[in-house]
Amino acid sequence: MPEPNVVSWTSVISGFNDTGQPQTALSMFQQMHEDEYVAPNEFTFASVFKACSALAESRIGKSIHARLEMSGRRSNTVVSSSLLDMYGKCNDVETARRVFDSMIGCGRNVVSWTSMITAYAQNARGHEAIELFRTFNADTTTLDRPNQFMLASVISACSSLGRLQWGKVAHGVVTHGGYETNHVVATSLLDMYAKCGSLSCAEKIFLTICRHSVISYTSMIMAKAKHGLGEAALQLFDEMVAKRIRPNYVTLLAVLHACSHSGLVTEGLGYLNSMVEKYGVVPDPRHYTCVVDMLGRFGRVDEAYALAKTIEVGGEQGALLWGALLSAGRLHGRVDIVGEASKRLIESNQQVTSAYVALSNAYAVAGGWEDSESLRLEMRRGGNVKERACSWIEIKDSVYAFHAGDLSCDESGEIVRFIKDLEKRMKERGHRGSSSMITSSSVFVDVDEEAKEEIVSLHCERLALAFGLIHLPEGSTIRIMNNLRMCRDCHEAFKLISGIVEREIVVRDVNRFHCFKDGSCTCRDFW
DNA sequence: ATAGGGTTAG
Repeated sequence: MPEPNVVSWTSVISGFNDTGQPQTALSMFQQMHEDEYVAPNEFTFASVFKACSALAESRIGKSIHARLEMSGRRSNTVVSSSLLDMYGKCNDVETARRVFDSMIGCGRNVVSWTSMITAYAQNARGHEAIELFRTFNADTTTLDRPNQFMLASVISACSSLGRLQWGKVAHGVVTHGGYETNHVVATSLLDMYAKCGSLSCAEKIFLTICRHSVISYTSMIMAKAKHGLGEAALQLFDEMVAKRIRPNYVTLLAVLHACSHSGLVTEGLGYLNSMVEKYGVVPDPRHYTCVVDMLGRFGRVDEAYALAKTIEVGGEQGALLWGALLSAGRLHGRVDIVGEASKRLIESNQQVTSAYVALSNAYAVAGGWEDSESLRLEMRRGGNVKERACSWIEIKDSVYAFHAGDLSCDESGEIVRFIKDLEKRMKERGHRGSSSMITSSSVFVDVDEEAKEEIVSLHCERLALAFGLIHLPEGSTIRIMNNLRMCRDCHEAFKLISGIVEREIVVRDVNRFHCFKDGSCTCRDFW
């Protein structure tokens, strides 16, 4: 073209986006910029931000953002959504939120809301994702309803939070909206059930999928692997290969993960060594990390170390590699390995704090108290404070939170007794891990009654409000809900709410819950 | 004529 115009340029940029060449898309934008007679329009900016998202390039993205501000085209909803998505994909959640907040005047739609929810969900901020979903549902200025994109993201947030009840309610919204046949939604549900501990529901979802993809199989293989069913996971992998669905690198990670967590060491090494020729997947540092973890768990720590040394990788992936070796060293009481892994971890400049803590603990276990103490001092001088670890689990209506290293709440000693009993049984069955669950850094303790109550009521409130999805006329109160007939699980979910009924929460919208007034529940059969 | 959002590992 002698004189390409803005449409020609944008078409080319978007073409490179669509064919997985975001780098080239950006360089086309650069070339376009050199032509002083053609200025980018909304379409161009949206495409370019998409390219930056794919590359997670916030440095370039920021400079283009500046250009956008000068162009005066920021008020376009599509452009702003792509901008906010770009910041989210670059892990700059705060800036993404600023863009989102600034959009209040120019019209946010379901895409902008989804982008922000996804930004939270993909950056380990699940509670904020759910919270925003709640706000969206309560928002009276938009007629948009959650669609398959938003629900997939919300379900993924539920998975990362391990909240089965929230996930089930989200499933209800999916059913109600008729999105269950969407493959992405189905996969996110499968993953959610698996991560929230319900392998049977995960499998049910898997069986409803009519056209399987590499992702649905990979998710199910991972689900079985996580639940300790290594053989079944491998069987599913064979089934997938027989169906001529080509495994990708994530599938092989799932397979290695399955081997690692079921003690199938020989099989795991076999997969690692044959994956190129058999499946055409070249092992990358993540696969090696998985195998290092596998060898380490099984006590073949020296082999794990030897393998780790052959992998040249730094940054975040390097930290994961040496972190896996560090766990192995710690599990089998190998101070030498812990020392070596910690050194490399600290060199990797990532997760430095946990490496210091592990090293210090290893010295302490080996009796090197002075080394341990001097390391701790070094940490404090460097301003390294380890974040307190916390786990939680949902049992029936209650959320139980457990904090590392805090025994103060276990007054009756019940939990300690239980763990000791578990350890005894594990030893009887030939468990060879040398470190005790009590004396290692993970001591699991319940929170005290008062705090528990607080947590539970907090979650009730979130559950009720986050999914303000009740089939009632506008202006009703939740109190009226008791007149509804609900299936057991919907009722379970809402039983939690009864504690706060007294506050008479006003139902802001209608038609948003999967339990219908006539008592039929679309999920009843499923659960 | 050209534009934005979702799922799978650790």
